[in-house]
Amino acid sequence: MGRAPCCSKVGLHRGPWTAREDTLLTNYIQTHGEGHWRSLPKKAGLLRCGKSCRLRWMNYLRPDIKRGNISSDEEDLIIRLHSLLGNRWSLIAGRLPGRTDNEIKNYWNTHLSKRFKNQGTHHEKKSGSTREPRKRKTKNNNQNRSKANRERDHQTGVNVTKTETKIHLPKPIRITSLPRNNSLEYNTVSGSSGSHNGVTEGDINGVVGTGIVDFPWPSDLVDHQDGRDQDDFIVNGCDLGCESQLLTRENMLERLYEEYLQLLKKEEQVKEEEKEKEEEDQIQLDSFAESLWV
DNA sequence: AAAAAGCTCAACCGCTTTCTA
DNA sequence: TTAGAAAGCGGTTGAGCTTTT
Repeated sequence: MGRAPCCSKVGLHRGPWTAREDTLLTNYIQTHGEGHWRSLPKKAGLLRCGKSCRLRWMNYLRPDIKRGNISSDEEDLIIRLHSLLGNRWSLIAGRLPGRTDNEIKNYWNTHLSKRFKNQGTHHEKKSGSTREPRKRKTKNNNQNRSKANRERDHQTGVNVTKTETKIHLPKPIRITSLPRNNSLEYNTVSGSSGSHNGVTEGDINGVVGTGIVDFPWPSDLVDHQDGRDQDDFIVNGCDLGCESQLLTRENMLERLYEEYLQLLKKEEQVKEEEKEKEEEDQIQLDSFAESLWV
């Protein structure tokens, strides 16, 4: 399969985005919506590849992005989700309203991976950024990117408030195939595709999905023949009766909190069961040893 | 005060998955 | 059925900023 030529195309801008580019992209998306990334730059008058535009929008320009410090609750959720999902950043991000996969990935790599590495727990990453700290490079670029971004934020009105909390509808997770060109219909943020590493979307929603509390995903809802759900429904998004659209901020918060509590409860249950089994095994072992002794 | 080391995060790269003709 | 295109994802890079020496 041929690889799509992307930013390697001659004549396309790369590197930090300018305020003008941000404005062009934001304006275009506000008018025409997300999607069609390939053709978007041309239509929007940008000398960028579609991939770059998509990334910029998803990770920085989206109005619903919550920037700033990760709260302890969020951190806790990230840790738990990571222990369940591994480095499935987009799925983890899907459970953290307003957070991007890139942000969570960065946060994990800079804060949490080290912590768990030191603790030697199973949270340690399977691969990837366990690399050695890089040698500092000499500064040969006069651009002050962070400053530029901050200035741009001010100009373009991007939400950079550290403490402001926004309530978002959970991101839809596509269980089955849907036409890509319908992406605008589904309020897709970073989206997600298929299942990887043996973890299905159903598993995930079984853990923390909106309104679905059983874990794992009830087997009678899953068509195991092709690994897809019976009715090709959208979890968290439109289907489920589009009820999410009717949710108030308070309901959303309540739901998220409930899901989180249920996740904790489930984990505790599992731990307890394991403990009980261990004790049982120990008793059997003891009695066996005793019988040998006699 | 200056240099070095460490941290952060936006952006890019390359691969996989999904869709379509 | 298949090849190419499009989209999405996770890993990695690197420049600016902050902290330490």
